Amino acid sequence: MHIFTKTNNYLPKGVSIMNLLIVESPSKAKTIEKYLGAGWRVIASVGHVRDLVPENGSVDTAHNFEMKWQIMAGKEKQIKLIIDELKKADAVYLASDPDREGEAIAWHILDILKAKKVLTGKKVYRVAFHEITKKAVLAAIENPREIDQNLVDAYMVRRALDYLIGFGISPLLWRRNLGKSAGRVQSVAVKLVVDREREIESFVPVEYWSLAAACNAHGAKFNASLVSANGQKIEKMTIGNKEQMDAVLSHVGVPEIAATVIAIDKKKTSRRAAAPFTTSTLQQEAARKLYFSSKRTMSVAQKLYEHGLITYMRTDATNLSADAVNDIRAYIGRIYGDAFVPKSPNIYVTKSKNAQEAHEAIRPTHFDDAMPNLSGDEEKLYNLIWKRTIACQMTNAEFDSVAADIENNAHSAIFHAVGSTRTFDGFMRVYTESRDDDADAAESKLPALSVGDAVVITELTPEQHFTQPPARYTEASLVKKLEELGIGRPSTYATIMSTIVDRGYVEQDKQRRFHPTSGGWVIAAYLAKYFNELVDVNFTAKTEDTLDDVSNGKQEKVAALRAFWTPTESMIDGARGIKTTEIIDEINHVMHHHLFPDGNDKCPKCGGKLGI
DNA sequence: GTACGATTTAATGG
DNA sequence: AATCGTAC
Repeated sequence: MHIFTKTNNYLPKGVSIMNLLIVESPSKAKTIEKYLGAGWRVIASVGHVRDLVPENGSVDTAHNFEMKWQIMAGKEKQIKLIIDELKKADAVYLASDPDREGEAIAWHILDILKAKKVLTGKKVYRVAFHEITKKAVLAAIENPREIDQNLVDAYMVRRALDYLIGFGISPLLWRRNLGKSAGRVQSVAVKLVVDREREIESFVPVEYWSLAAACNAHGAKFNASLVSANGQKIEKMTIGNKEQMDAVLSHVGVPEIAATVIAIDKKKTSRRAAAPFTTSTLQQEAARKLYFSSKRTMSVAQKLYEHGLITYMRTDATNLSADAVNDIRAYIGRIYGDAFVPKSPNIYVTKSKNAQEAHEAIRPTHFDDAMPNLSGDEEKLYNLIWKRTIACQMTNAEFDSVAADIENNAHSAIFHAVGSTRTFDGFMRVYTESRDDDADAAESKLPALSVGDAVVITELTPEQHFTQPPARYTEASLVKKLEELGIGRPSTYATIMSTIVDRGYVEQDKQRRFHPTSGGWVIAAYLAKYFNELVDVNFTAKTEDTLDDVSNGKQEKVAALRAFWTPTESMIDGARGIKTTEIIDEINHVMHHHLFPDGNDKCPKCGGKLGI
């Protein structure tokens, strides 16, 4: 097969040379076909077209990890379309996405075309563009390259590894009836939920007390909290019970208490807008603001994308095209005024751990005033994306913050009061990101205070608190955690959530927070005992390093797979040889009270409840 | 009614 | 060393 590195012109005027260009998404194909015009046919592969045969032996571990591929269900149609059009064409441009999976799609298509022997006399080019503009597409066509075999090899390592883990471990679970499936991604997701539940169970709440003071100065009311009593610094956990609170109160006095401002600290602070949406942050924010599930968010986003209203919704990048930034800045200036347009565009660095950056951030495609006519869900999500995108290119919000120390005139207690006033809206005029902890520092006003001012403490409110266990994961916070760990991809976050529910490992309560089921406890305990390395959160990170090495040609594919498979195979063999009774003992020992909450049997080892 | 074969991974796309 | 669905 010959891949030429030099193309003939992309649109020879009046000459009907036919060029075929293949992309992944049909709606992208439609757009690009318009850009290229006569002489070009643009066809979508509609994602991957070929995959491992879903049966045992598709990765031959005994023979250099040779892989058995098959055309995916329903994709024969696309292949036939590509071949039919190719027959009429002189050249084919493989323009799948510029990332690892996209390179693999190009390779698979080329491999299929070679096998079908339909490339005789045809030129083949690999082209890549990062945005769907006429300029970018034409530039890509002018600068074709060959398929990057290192990147394809990295894909194959990733693909083989996922298969070997999933198809290696799952059958062990069926035999013992411990679960339906295991995998590099889903099993870590389950582990995270189980680990969190264990943290919650072992959490011992600690009592602490706070003392709030209602204050009055110059006829204005405000609140302060105790930070020092009888010369002792009072921190969050200092007052541990009612007796200690009473002791402290004896030093503070009984309202009304005469006091004085002894220190003032004034500061100007500012707050930056959040980065534009990625798949993960869109799912998080749509959950917090609209109460959408990950699945619902993605299916609504899909519709907006198909309507041509937003850019691609499966992305891990936060960058915006230069054209979009210009349009957004013009819009902000027109609607909100120049004070809301930063001197230079705000730039957001993509911080996702293994971002592939094949796409832009999720943003509206155009920025005129006309609001499209949309269904309820579509309108809500589009509005959210609209506001977030506009806000991300607006100036900072500015605040004046004041902190005051107030001492009682008996010099035995000091209170601290804080106030914050927004002096310039900036991006907050349009949009503010929600937070998971609703400790969202609400604006609080203080009257104008100076050192020496008289203050009257009119009321003291002692309050009992207990430290709180960490919160159970929601879909949004679990997706966020997985992304931080570099586990899973934008295209899979929503399906990971359904997989762990469908497999019966976790369930969602009324507030849609994840709890492990007894099956979830079992599988987590089993995997932690016999496959700990594979479900360790660092495993995927290490794997990504290996994949990077393969992409860069620093490590060879077969060597990388062998390094992974040798220990994994012995783990699988080891687990296969373990007697069921041993597994039951192990799981019972770790998990007895979750497995058999209503059982009566006592575990001989620890006196806990025992089942089976 | 019994025997037997399939079950399973993650990541593209809609 | 389980369970479910399908073929016989």
